[in-house]
Amino acid sequence: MKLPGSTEWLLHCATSLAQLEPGETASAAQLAEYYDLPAPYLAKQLQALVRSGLLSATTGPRGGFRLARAASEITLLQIVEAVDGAQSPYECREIRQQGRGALPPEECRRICVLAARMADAHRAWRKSLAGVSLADVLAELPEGAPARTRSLLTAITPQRR
Amino acid sequence: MKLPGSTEWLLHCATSLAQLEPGETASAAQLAEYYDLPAPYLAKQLQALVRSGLLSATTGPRGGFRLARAASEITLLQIVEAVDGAQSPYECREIRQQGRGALPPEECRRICVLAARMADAHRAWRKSLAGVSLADVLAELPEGAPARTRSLLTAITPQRR
DNA sequence: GATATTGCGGATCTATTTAGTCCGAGATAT
DNA sequence: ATATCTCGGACTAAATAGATCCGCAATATC
Repeated sequence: MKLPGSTEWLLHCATSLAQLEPGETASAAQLAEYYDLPAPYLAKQLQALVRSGLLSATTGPRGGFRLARAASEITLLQIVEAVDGAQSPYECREIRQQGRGALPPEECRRICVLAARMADAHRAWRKSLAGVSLADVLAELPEGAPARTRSLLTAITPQRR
Repeated sequence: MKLPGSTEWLLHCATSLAQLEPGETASAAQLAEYYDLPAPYLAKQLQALVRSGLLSATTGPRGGFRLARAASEITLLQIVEAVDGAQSPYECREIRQQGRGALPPEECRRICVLAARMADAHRAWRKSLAGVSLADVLAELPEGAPARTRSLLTAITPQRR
């Protein structure tokens, strides 16, 4: 059970975008250099957030990414599931109905007890992440952090390297 | 984020073993045929539970696996982590300290806010699974289930197929 | 209106993990 | 004592995720 390594990238990128002024954007190349990440791969991952409606992207010179809605309306769960999908890590393949010990269909009308408990755990995980928005994260950063992020991020010029 | 398919196998196998009489055992071959699973591969996975101290194995003719302690003292979390490991699905690689936007070390004494929230979610997941024991699972099965499981499972003779 | 910059999607290649198989060491009932 | 049955770990193949590259469409700037 492992989340893609890009999950960390996108959580941090989204946090950075949340610190920009309204209307301001940051390109994939800027974000990549800001965090020292492989630019092409990061760009591909950012697209997943756009497809999920969390970010909006503008093309052309001085284009880039911005949040598609207020930071308080974007949760960590939405970002994680945009990257990794929303499926539960435990997949019930109904082995209780296979083999010599197969249960009769009438006993399988209810969900398997084990699958139910695993689903409970997944629900607890999702609830925890759904309770944290990007605005909550920003509130925990030190005083001058947004200004610092903005100036460092937007100062990265294209064509470097 | 995906758990191995064998997680389901082992949860069900442990549940079956919990239904045996004290001292009774079931071999990997019996369990495999009971659930129609590839026997050698299942045997390999069962060893992980032995290494974790959840099952005890006896070799020789009429040997096999049994629970290493009472069903009420074995939780779903212990089984899942024996199969998949206990590590969190989210791994913080401290990208906040890399690249042009790297934070100064004095601001990184505390854990990254995002890593802390992801750890909270993992803790909620573990707590949910740790709250369910094999005895709890057995309590939800229909009336005659243990007797049925015992008779079907132990009736499987070696050398078949 | 030409150009450079940027996001977007597809095709491709590699590496890691997972799935599955095999054979040998050890223990026990006969 | 022996033959058989068991676990245990080493080994091989398939699947999945990670990562990269290239061409296309769109837009602000010159």
